[in-house]
Amino acid sequence: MINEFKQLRVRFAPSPTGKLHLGNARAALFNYLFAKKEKGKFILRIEDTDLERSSLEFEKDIIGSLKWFGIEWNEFYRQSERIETYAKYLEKLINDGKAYHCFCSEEELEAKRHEQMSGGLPPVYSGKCRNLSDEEVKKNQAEGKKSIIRFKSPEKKVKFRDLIRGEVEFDSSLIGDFSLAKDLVTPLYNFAVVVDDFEMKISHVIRGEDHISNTPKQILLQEALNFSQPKYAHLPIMLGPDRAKLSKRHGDTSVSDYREQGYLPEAMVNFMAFLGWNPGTEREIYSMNDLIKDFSLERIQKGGAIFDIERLNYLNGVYIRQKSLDELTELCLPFAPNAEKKQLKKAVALYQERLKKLSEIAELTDFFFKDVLEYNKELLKWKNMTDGETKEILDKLDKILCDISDKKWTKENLEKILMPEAESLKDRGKLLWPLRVALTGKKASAGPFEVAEALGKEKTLDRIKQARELIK
RNA sequence: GGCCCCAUCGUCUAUCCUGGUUCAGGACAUUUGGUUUUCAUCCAAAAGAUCACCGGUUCAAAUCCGGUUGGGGCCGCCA
Repeated sequence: MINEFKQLRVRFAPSPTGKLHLGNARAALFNYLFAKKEKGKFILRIEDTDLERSSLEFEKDIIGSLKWFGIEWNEFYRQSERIETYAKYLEKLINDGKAYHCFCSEEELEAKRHEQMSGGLPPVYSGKCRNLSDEEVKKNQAEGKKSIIRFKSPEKKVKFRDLIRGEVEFDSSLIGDFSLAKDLVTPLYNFAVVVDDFEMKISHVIRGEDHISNTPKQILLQEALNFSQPKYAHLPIMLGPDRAKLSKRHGDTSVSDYREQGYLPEAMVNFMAFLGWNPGTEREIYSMNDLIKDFSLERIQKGGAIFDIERLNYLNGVYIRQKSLDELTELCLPFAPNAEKKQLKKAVALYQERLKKLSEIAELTDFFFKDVLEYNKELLKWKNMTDGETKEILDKLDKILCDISDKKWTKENLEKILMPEAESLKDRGKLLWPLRVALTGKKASAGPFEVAEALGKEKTLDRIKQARELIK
């Protein structure tokens, strides 16, 4: 009965109660890598049994984010569309005497839990309704008393071998009679998961470590239902800088947040994969296909890993630099809505190697799309230059550049003409710095020759004129 | 509080399974220098971990065992 699976099948089972979280995204990635590596199937299952909290909007976000990463699924399910299946097994469990109706109120239960915890006892359901007779159940139901369905948990040690952690053991008496469903048509998490994993013939359950204490419950249910047992692999958790589970108070946690900031999916995939996994070599730049080739569950780390944005930024820069100019321009378009494509392409060309996030393109290259630049005139001065010297340089620049024809207005030519002038000043910054600032209005930017070329003669001369007027 | 999991540079990690090759290797971040002005890129270098602690096994331990401490996760009619 155990692990008789013909085919390797894994699943990613998010619940659409929020946008796709980074931690979940990584679980999806690991499942996907494993499935691809082992030529198995990857199943996407939307766990939307909690109708109150689930929404189609979040489902769309999750699906969109997965697609953005390039994660594709072979089969798709929604738990809300499988209610009859759960009802079938639920009835079986009740008829077999393995599950029962519990009429305890939520308030009563919560009070009991608190009492147990403060008394140093494990918070376990008392079993009050466990042995209600059929008559009592019928009577309660006739009176309209609300109930839920609980599992009659057998007392035993539950052991399983986790593919990442090895043997793990729980004592079921500490788990107690956990809940299975609110009613016949409203299954709850642990129950729905077990039914689906079985029906969908899931061979490996790969999920976050936060589910490790759900595993014994699910195994108990599998045993009660005579289901085969999948293999388990519990991934280390993704941590915030304070080493607590990554959550909203740490800042952005959803994939779409990062997408909107201009992170590339290639960088995110590479980054997430290396949070808790590594190939055992010194290579660190990995595409999805490379990851698929080298992935193995054995090399997954046991300890949680802190989400380090600096490293993500670095990787994002790496992938931005790898893009072709056309591709990168296309990617930048949404981040510079006012720019026309041809102009933007010129700007992107100049700033590709300086970009860490696509969103930075707007601020970095804003001078391209403005007619008048705003900056402090002091910025025009290199080291301890005076107003007079600066003015002189600007005049000189104006004069030289005026004589260069449009046809010869290229980066190479400008450099050929201006460099000797700069050299003759002994300190090239005296000429190059004011020129660059006049053109960009910034203390940091691309070089003056390439900027001048991209701006064109007319605009360049206009900016030098503007700079000159600033000084008087 | 109970149960479970984890523990190598600030961060991600290699070495650990199959003890000696390691006064522990790489990457990010940091600092410094170089690359025809700035920033970035690129290159080079520096600094950074008595392998959490204590004990045991052994000729020999980051590597095996036990304990301690620390951190984390879970304890819902959420998933």
